[in-house]
Amino acid sequence: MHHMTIAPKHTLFSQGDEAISLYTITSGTLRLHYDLPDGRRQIVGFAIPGDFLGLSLDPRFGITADALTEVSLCRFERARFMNLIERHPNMMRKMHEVASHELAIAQEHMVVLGRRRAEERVASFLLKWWHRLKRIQGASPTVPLPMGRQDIADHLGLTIETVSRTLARWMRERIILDVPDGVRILDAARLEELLGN
Amino acid sequence: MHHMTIAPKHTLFSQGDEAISLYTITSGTLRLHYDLPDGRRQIVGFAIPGDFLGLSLDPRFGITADALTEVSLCRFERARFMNLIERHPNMMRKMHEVASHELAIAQEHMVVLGRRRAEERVASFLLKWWHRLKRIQGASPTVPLPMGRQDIADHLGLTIETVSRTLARWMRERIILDVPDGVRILDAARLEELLGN
DNA sequence: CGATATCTTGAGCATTTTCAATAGTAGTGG
DNA sequence: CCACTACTATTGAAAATGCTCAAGATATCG
Repeated sequence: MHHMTIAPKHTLFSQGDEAISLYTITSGTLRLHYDLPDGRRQIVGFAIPGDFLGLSLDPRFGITADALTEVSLCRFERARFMNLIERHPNMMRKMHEVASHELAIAQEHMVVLGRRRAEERVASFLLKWWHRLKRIQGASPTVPLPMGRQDIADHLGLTIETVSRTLARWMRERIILDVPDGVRILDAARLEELLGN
Repeated sequence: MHHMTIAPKHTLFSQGDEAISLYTITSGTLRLHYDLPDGRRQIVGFAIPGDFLGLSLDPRFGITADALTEVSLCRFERARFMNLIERHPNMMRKMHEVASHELAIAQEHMVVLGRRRAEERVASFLLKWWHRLKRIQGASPTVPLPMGRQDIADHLGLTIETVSRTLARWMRERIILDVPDGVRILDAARLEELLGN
């Protein structure tokens, strides 16, 4: 095991790389994305402290991970880690739990991408990100957004313009407030309403 | 363990149901979907012989599974199966392998939903389904499509009309041929071209 | 402080959806 | 066996959501 740090905009691993390591994040945010040959990009998720990367048993990474902020993480050599697992059977159980939870998250995101309109997608993202941060940073109406507008767009299958316009409208309607490096949620109920629940 | 059969259009389990069982499919096709309260539906995948359902350790199913054709499967009681696993440690490893492979599939589908245009989505679906069947039915240019047009649309985040029009155009262009309960692929290269590879 | 990135905003446009009408297909009962 | 019903698929035309293009504003960083 080995502590390490990567700087913003630096890549931890790329799709196709040999998956010789495995990571857990201790601070910072990463973007996980799949890139098409023509430059189109789909961000499949963002990784935050407590998340694991490289849990799959695939010999190669299917996605690229790069840092949005300064990121601290622990690196484990894959082979060594697998050895450790042999001697701790319910460790594998835990890994499977994490992986199948991620699958559930992925399936929910498919609904967002396949069946939600633009405004719903942005609302879904903001609320989910907010709740996710709540569990590690505690409750607060202020939501840091370390990712840029283009990143949000690439996560939601939209363009940067659509994301920008949607957030701008919500600011005019006092649903959210612009704060440095994020937004403050003024009317969460209104956002949930948009999702039809 | 218990063999069973379900008839077309019948539901194996619904989202929110207690996940007391676990299944492996021996014949037939199922659709796995997530339903929004307003009726919109996202099909997250189709299950075919050899696939497992309910591998997640979640106490409830996140999705609904219903039969497109007559389906035969083996049901395992969850608790009993978990017991079995305790005594066969590399069984859990296998489960994790399957789950993390499904996660990779899900992430690839996110790219389709988020960043592909309509024609690319249909091409991606046809080719992937074709290759998947090839592994269990052997190579053949004829692709059975047990799912309806609406199912394909709900899988690809499109409308039934867009799917229908796309397939109709490909038939006119002799890229595919209409056959009962499926299509025959006449020009696979052309479909792959559409995906830009 | 100038240069480069990112973001915002507007206007026109295109892809895909919506709406509507028709055609095909399967199952049911006279 | 055929009419009747219900469901699914096809096709066209109009509409709309979100995209593209372009310009300006704001922020970031040596």
